[in-house]
Amino acid sequence: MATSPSRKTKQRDALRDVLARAERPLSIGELLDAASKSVDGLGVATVYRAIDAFLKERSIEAVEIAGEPVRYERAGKEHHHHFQCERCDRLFDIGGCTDNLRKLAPRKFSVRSHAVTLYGLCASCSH
Amino acid sequence: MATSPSRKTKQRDALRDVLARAERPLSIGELLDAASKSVDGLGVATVYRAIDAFLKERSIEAVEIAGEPVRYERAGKEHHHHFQCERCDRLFDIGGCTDNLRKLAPRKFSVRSHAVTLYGLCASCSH
DNA sequence: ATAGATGCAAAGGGTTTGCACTTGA
DNA sequence: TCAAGTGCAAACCCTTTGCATCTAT
Repeated sequence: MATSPSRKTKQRDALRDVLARAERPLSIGELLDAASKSVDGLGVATVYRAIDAFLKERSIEAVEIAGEPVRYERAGKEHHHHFQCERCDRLFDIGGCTDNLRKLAPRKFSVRSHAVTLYGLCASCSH
Repeated sequence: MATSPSRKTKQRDALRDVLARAERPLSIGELLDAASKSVDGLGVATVYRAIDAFLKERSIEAVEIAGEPVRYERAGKEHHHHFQCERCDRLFDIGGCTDNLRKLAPRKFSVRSHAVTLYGLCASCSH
């Protein structure tokens, strides 16, 4: 049973659009700011509820980085990891992956997935 | 200028003791519960402030796992990462590290540190 | 027509802070 | 003595919820 797609409203359209264009995972605050530019009076609760709906219909995925607010990006991206800028606090996608990570696990541990986060300064902050 | 060690009080002694004996990282709630057994009327704020002090004097370190409450463990462990068992939900330290992770970052990004978490089944859960 | 979506404001849950009181050095 | 530490309650921040009002379908 597939989840029925959420209703088409200007608020959710704006949020879908922001998420579709985003080149990096966005937090609730960033989503609210961005979508507010096209929808006047957009409320936080609306964003939270829309995000919940998108997650349920699996059109977006949550990106949880320790100590950071949860961010969201469109589903179906290729395997990738993240870079957290310690100065501007933005989170970036980074491609590629080292495959030998699973070797770090102790014997008898079976690795199903992994998460890698690099921390440092992004291009705009590193000078 | 080195941070001066925090004062010796029964509250902080209890917390230091709990942390010293802990075989795994503990959350604020766990610390409060454990230390409350020896200190009557211990308040949450006290725990938070003590933890802040311990962090500043670098006697403990924060262990932040995405989606989990922050936990604290004694400082000084070697560079390591974590393995989270998806079945028993326990968190394990794993030694070793691949050094070529920083190569994943885009040009002009400067990497200062990294975090790796493997997910799967631990030895006891994988059969 | 009517279930779903929205905005506001109130309620939660966890963390922080202001303040008067206590206590270690 | 007196700055550091403590407990309590209020303040905060972020997220969720209740409710009356809209609005896609």
